[in-house]
Amino acid sequence: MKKLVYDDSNIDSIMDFARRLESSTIHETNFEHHTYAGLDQDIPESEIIPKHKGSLGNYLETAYFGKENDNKSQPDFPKAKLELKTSPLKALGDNHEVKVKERLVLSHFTYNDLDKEVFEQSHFKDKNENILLVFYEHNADLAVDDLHIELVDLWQCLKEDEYQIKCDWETIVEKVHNGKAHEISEGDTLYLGACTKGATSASSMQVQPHSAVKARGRAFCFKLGYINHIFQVLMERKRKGRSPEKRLLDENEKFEQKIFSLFEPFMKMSADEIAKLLNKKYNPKEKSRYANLARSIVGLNKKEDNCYEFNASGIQLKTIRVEPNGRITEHISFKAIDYFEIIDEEWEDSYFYSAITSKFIFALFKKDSAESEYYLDRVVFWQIPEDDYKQFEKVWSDTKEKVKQGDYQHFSKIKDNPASHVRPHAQNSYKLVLSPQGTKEKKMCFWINKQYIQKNVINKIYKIK
DNA sequence: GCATGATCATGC
DNA sequence: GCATGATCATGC
Repeated sequence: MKKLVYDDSNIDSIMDFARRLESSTIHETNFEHHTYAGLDQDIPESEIIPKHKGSLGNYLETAYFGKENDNKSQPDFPKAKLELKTSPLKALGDNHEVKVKERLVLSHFTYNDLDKEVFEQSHFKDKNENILLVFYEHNADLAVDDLHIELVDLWQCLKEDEYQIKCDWETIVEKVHNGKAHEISEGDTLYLGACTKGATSASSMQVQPHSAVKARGRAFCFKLGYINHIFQVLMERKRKGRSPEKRLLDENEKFEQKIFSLFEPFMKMSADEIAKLLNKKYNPKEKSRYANLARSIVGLNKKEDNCYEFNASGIQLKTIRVEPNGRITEHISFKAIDYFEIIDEEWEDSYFYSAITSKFIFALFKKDSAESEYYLDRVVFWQIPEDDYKQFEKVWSDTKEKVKQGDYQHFSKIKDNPASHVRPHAQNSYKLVLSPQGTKEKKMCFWINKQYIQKNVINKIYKIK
């Protein structure tokens, strides 16, 4: 083996060498790197064809960094405690908005191992504290060395987000301690998720230490919203130099408590009074008037207030009006479906999955009688129970299939599914968008059925039978 | 009262 | 000029 051209015990040295890939392809960076990166033999043809996920990562390890390709549980650069990860990007729409395509799967674990760990000495921390991230444009038709590498950067999740990552890790481990590994879901956590690995078949089920019930095998991941946030943050820092983002939370401050404390001064106030106190105008014709007040309260209504923690967690802040009889009248909407995006997504890497596996904050505006005003009555955190994910998946899959077939007339309706439906969502019905078939179609979005929210959220809060 | 389709004002 | 987070309007 020839000597490596970088110092593999030094993160900066590895990063310097890695950054030569940025805005380029492996091919364009010159094959001579392979030689002086220490690879003795030619790259087998089979390594260049992207047959499976992870092939870019393997190729970088061997061909570019000149390392032995191993699957040890150590980080890829053990002396520097640096892990190499690749993350595919996709570009969408007329403005070619670039987003991360998939959640980032990190280390696998067994429930028995996890049960014995504390965070500070955990395998997760050891392996993923420093990650060399290679973001590349996904393209299934290209050989790995022709893939365009957009950004190469270092993400130190504990330097950036230690408190939340630790909270998430402990939330997952807590379920193992309590013999509830089978109840772990992605909605439990904000940044770090426990995603399922392998099929649901009996053979892929794992034992857990404090219960006889077997649980699906899982791996740690950066949830799609978090890895996408990381990409956007790193791109912004690259554009602007290294000015730190505005954070909502102080160190060791809990997200939920912070949100409650922000809403606290406005509780039981009418929309009018809240607007006055915030020095905002209140237009009763504006349909998102309550939402905009709630967003202002937590500092989300101005671009300069763009909040790191909201972006990183993908938390969904939604306002709901509750009538005097405790009923709600409206369904809950999401952003418009991108017809080009959905046909290329898999459910667990879809942006709708990302939304429904995020936490929800409901700001409830209640009315006590027909004549009185809506006032801010409750602020509650909620997550969709994992058992219900399959209902949302059904609606999503049906929609994906219909879009693929070019059928924009028969999306899932309210009576078709207890949890979700698809309905128009636009400024007006004349604003059409291009479809993958080249036709112009109405903009639609996924909605959560109000009946589902009534039963699972409102009735419980107001103790309605 | 619900299902469905249409649309409002705001911020970027 | 459009995306967004919703509410409004209509017909049954």
